[in-house]
Amino acid sequence: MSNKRRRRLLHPDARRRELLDAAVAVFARKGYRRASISDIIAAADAARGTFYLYFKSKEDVFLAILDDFQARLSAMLGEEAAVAATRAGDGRALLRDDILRWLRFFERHRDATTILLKEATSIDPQFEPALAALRRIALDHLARRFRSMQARGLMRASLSPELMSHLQLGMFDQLLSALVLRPGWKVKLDVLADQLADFAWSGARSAAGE
Amino acid sequence: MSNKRRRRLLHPDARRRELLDAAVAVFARKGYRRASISDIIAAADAARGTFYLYFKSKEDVFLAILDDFQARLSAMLGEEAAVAATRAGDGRALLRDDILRWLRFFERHRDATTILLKEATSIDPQFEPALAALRRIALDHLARRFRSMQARGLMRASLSPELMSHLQLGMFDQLLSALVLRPGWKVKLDVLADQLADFAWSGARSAAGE
Amino acid sequence: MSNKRRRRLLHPDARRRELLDAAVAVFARKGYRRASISDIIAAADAARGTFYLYFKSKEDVFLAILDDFQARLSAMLGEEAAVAATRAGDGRALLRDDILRWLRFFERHRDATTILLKEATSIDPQFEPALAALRRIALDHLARRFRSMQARGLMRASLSPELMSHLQLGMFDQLLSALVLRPGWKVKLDVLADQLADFAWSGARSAAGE
Amino acid sequence: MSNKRRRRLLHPDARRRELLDAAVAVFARKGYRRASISDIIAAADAARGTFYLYFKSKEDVFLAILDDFQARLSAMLGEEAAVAATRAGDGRALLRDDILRWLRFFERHRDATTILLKEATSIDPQFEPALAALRRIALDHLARRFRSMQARGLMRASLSPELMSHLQLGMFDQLLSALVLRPGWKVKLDVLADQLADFAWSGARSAAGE
DNA sequence: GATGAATGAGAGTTCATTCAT
DNA sequence: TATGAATGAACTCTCATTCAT
Repeated sequence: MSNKRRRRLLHPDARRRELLDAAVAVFARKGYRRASISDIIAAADAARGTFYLYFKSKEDVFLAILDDFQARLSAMLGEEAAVAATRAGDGRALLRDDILRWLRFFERHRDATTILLKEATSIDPQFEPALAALRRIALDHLARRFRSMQARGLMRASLSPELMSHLQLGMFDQLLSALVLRPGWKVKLDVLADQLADFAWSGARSAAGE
Repeated sequence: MSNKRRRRLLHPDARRRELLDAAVAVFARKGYRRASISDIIAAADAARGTFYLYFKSKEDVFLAILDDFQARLSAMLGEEAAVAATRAGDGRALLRDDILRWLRFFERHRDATTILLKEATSIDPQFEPALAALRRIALDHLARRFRSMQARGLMRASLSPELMSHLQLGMFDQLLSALVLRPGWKVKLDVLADQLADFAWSGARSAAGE
Repeated sequence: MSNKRRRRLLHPDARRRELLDAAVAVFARKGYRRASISDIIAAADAARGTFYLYFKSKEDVFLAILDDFQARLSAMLGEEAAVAATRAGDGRALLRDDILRWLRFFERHRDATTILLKEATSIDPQFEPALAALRRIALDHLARRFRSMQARGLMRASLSPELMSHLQLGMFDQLLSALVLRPGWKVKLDVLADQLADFAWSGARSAAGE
Repeated sequence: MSNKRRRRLLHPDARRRELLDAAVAVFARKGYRRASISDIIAAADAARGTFYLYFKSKEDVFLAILDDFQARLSAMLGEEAAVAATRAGDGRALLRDDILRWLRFFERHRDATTILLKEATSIDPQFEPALAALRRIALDHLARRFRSMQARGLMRASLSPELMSHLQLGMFDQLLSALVLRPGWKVKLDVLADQLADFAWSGARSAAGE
């Protein structure tokens, strides 16, 4: 008769992680506004009050997700920079490898990426700063990389690195939401990376670089 | 004490337009779920009941907006096809003109475009069909154009038209949401079109086409 | 394209009749509260404002229906009294004839009767007086008849005429709502009248049971 | 200024009962459609949200009330059958006892009975099944009892048990709504039962009238 | 720390009634 | 007289948040 939840004592960090993961899954499926606290606590098998022990509000848990993601993204980008330093050689191959690494990263964090794409255009102004910061990180990275390739004479100087970073980010977004993150969709990421690298390389390289 | 609204008698078509325009503005600013009927009727200076005289529900206005937009978009694409038929000549210049025409179209329908970008990732499953249809129109158009350029030997055959259409749409989305639609932003659309055409042309043209 | 109603000029009495009849049909089908003015004017093919030209309010049209019905009922009862005066003879046969006349009357005014049965228990206190008056007419008539049969030695003096009138009315109500007014139901009214008269006259015990 | 309700913490079962009882009282007084959730929560001294913690919708409480009543009614009928089995003897006295038991039952559940009588003619089609089921229980019981008395030679075989059950139910309804349930009305239930039993058993004709 | 019953502001929707034409 | 667009109070229902246990 009693299907009451038993009191579940957990290490605070573990409990927080459970709630955060549940929130990621729920927001990915329903979007921020359609998702309810009830959805999250049901997914986390926690009591209502417990949620508010770990997060100040619905907004707060969303921001925590963004933080989490930003940390992982930064880590990945740091790694990439380290790799890049060790390798010289064919610009196009380097580009392809980078693209593939990114695609794999986003595929690995499918739900968080879905949330980002869903809410990227900032449905709530309160999230604008956090989302802008994330976008900034990606754009800065892309622009920096483009500039460094320009410096090495690989890319045309006539192209604006800022604009190019936007174009690249746009292509990524679209690829992700249309192909990679579609539930039940299995794309060959390396084929995607090939074609995207082919297009982006030919599109931007300088004549001298040929 | 009495700040009752004066009865504003309007022709049904005019009143419907007012409400639809108000809804577009409100949805663009707040997104579908955060926007309330109260917001819309306040913006349209209409009574609550009046809204429901013209639209069955909140969902209904939203779909009406999509319909409206789809009609305009189709009209624009039809026009473009007509223009393309009359003009031959430099592929890159043609591309640039098309891009510019699209950018101008979206800038002219700034709010509706904002809504589309905001809700494109379909926060509500009920809108999926209508949004998918719109996306389809754009993707089909882009793919068709790419294929016709491939047929004329202008674009590399190794590139998938479907994928290319996604990439182009992605670049557009990003440009629009990051630059064109930012409130208070004044970009030179022709500069944007130049760079985008430059990148897209070099990126995809066949060697033979040089 | 225009499915606008043409201005229909009618004699006021005819227009009022149209609206009243429409209201009877609508109230019978939906009940007073579920029925809307929209339903009524749609059924009467009249404009919204026209309704309020002839009736002060929704309540008003309902009371008008009761008035109408009361007039017809009184007429029928007067007739019955006249008939009764001319005929002497077998009490049971008289009873049967009366019952049959009543059943036919209610069947003829099927919709109005349905309304009465539906709303009889007075969902809105504002209708209590009018409904009570109608009930009174029926109960008084039944009690008066019972008393006159008692006076003629036909009925037991130990039975309260008031109570008997209630019992008879109750049997009528039930028969009407369960059998006679069921849509698509075709009962032989004379069979019903036979059994009801048999029961009411002779009682239910078998001769053997005496 | 702050007339905010104090938080009243209750055991769920107790709270549900409070709400259900309040709903019964409100529906009895106003009828299903006129009654509002505001009425119910005011009567139960609960917050709006609390109501929806225990019932899915307005329709849901109503059905819960019917369920509740049906359970009690079935219990009472079961009891009656048990009693009947133990007692033999005078048919008329048995009938009288049964009638009195029913009258007392309905008087004890005055509000629920009122609701049933008010909504019996099914103002909302959604309730038709539940109401029909209740009516069925009563009619079946009455018909079964009549048949068993016919089998014992107590009742005339020429009378249709189905019809008789309707007549008996009709008399009950009328008695209940006109006499027993009238607020502030105190009737002697045993006198009522006497007369009804007398009528139903022996019929209305006087011995002299034979 | 954990629980879940309780809260009420605010959402979308309906509809009797009014009134300018 | 007839019309139908306009109105807003009142309705049912949702859900982020609180707090007594």
